[in-house]
Amino acid sequence: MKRFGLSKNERIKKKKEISRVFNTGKRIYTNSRKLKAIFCFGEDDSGIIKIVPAVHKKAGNAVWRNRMKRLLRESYRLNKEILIDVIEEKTLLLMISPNSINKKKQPKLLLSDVQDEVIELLNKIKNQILTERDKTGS
RNA sequence: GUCACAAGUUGGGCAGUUGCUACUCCUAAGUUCGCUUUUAGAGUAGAGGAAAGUCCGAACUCCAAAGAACAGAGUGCCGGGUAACCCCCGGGGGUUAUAGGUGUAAACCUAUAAUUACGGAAAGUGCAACAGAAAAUAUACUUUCUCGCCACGGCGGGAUAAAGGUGAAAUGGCAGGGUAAGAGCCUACCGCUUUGUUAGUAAUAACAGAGGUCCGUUUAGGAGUCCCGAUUUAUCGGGAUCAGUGUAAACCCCACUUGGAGCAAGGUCAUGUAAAGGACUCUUUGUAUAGUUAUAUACAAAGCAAAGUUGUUCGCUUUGAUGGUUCUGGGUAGAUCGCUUGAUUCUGAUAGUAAUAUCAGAACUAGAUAAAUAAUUGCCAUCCCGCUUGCGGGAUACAAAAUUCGGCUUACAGACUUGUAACAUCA
RNA sequence: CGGAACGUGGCGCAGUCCGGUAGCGUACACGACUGGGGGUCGUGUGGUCGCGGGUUCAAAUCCCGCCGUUCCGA
Repeated sequence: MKRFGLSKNERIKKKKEISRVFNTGKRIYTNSRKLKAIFCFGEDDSGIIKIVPAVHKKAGNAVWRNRMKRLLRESYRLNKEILIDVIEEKTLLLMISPNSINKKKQPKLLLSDVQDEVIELLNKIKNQILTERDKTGS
């Protein structure tokens, strides 16, 4: 796995996995409530993190939604080493999507704004996974 | 030169780093030696003029074949273009505005510009609020004129449809003659209807001719005049003889077009539309064979039933017992082709007023599928703000492929080109 | 990608087919009944009929184009 890469294997492609994340995943919000994340562990163990960005249709037009998705993917790509050590041999399914943010509130999107929010999300997920592991271990 | 409008073109540029998708090459691992999967790497390519809205038209695919009639839907001046069109180009008519001319005026003519869903209202039906006497068969409120009567102001009979008022709209307009008063009652001009000639492929235009008559309860009908046709050449038949208001984006009539569904079409491979259980599932006639008969089997014909033909009917097709239809039951996984070389793009020439067509040369330009085309840095370009006047900061539209084309509609910062109008300056 | 419906006072809906007065319930304001509240009765306010064009004498209604909302189809 490349350090800053994001190949096909590292993305959620199947409908089954999407519905698994939606139904059984845990939801985490940023402090500003701009973004939210849903995550859960997959069935098989491969040591890979799979992500998918999801933008609601009401958030904006096609150009805005496309840019939002690309910025989310880019932010994750640059900061994914936060979670690599944590997952060990399991498969982590992760969905990132904007919550309260939309085109009317913020017509122009910048990478710096989105990246800070994503880093905050990833750290929260890391902490939660670590605490759960301690509980099960003890 | 500034600004406005219209039409057309364009839709920021160059370089570096990281990442994504497709293809080609290549590296290593695996292999049933067909290849497949994966890893590292190199090269090339990677959103639009509207990709949008999904409003029309096609290509392509399936419905056995794509048949008929009706219904429904659509189109609607004429000609051309096109694979096709509710599209485009050209022409004609109408409407509106401006300018000029004629005229007392109404109005007409000419030019320019804009606009136009523009077949039929004389096949029939419906509707026309309020106001007004009367709203589609016309009618007669106030007037106007006249005759008769008397208490001299009205009453009654008659003529008329010009004027008044209402309305969106009042049964051609205007002027003169005429009259008791009036009226196409008569005349000129305009309009309208119709016939012919000329021009034009045609819509249509120009010119020429005819048409407003009389009797009748102003109904039916008859006479006269004009036109067309036929012949026995003076008769017969047909038509016209001045509007019968508007509305067909009301029903409708006429002409033309139209089968339905759509790449989630559809093909191939894989797989659980499975396994299991329940229900329903022909009749008659003829012939042949077996049989004592009842009947059974096979074949043929006719009918019947079910399903399909995506509104109905006809017609057609399939099926009617190792099969079919339907219900219960039970749930998985998708891959690949279609998929980009095409009514293609660019350049030039020729034909045409133009849309467009033909010919020649060159080019290959996304093909994703929870869905790639991104992030960032530097320099430049354009605009805005600030002041240190050449620096700093900010901004650069509308909007992103999803089978593919041709149009339409809508959104759009800036730049460039051409044309028109106004203003300023110079000659 | 394909198909369908809706938009009318603050809210929920009629009226649109077949053109001419915009109406109903609720809410709001005022008054009456009551010692007061609730309730009932009466009166009143409040609508660019989603937006823009067209047809017509006249458009919420007919036609065309946009905008928004909702639903359906593997």
